[in-house]
Amino acid sequence: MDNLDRSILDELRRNSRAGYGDIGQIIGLSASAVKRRVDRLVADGVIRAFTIQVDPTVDGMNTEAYVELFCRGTVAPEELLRILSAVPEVVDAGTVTGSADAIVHMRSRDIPSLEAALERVRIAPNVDHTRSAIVLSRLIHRSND
Amino acid sequence: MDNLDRSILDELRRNSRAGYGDIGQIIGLSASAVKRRVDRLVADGVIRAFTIQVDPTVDGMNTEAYVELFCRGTVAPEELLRILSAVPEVVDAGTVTGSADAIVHMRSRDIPSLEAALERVRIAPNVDHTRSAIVLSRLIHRSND
DNA sequence: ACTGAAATGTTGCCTAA
DNA sequence: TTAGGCAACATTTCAGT
Repeated sequence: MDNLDRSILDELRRNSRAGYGDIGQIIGLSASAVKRRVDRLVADGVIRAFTIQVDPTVDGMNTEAYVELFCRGTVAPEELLRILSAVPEVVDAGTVTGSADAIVHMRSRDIPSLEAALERVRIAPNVDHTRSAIVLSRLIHRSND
Repeated sequence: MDNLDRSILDELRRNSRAGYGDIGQIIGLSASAVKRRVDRLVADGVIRAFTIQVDPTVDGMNTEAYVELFCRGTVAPEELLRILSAVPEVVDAGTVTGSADAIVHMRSRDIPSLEAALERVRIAPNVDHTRSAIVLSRLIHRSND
């Protein structure tokens, strides 16, 4: 991870479809050198994914909730990961300090589909109960890390 | 916005560098047809950006918390927005149903800087108290928040 | 939707530090 | 031994039909 890698990340953050040659021209490297660095960044897990940002309102994904997850006994993070991975509405999740075992950020098309997704989380064994806070109005959304 | 557009969005979400031909093969369309649709989705603002997800630990931003915000009396969403906008560690926030007034997702370099950021939220007038859940291990990170 | 020309991605090999 | 450049080849993009 040197300055060149950081510049590549910046460029890809701005446009993940940018050509290797274009990036190289900006940071002063050949296309193949850039490709090799990008491949390495992906292999090393620095770049997690090449994705797009979609206007949530157009996509109709404008219903959100923060859900606290309470489990029975102790549950390994790996098991929570397995449960939550199966639900595409889960946008973001992590185990947390405090009384809840995990907090899950969900986004879905509407309330019924949110409810259905919640149900899929709840039926998992070891999940005791959940406590949801539905988002009324989105205040801040600083997309991208 | 038909089902084909939605399939294209799904594919690009999974891999924004996917070739038009590859996408076409999956959803049953020619490469040029896919390109025209993608161009239209970008022009219409449905696709906001082509970007990458970077491992936050590489950026040195590996401490996260979900914070419930409790206010005194009734606070307008605009005021919460004003308060939270001033704190760059706030990644995501919204007013919610339930006993808390808002939920705030914060990301910072380490615990001390998280504490400092929290303090900046707490000193705002009308903010009664906060309840934080610090993220122990990140399970899912599917979106850009 | 198909085609061909142009652009870009990909890989092997060589050189330099 | 690691990283970059160059060149040849494969694939993709893109405009014109």
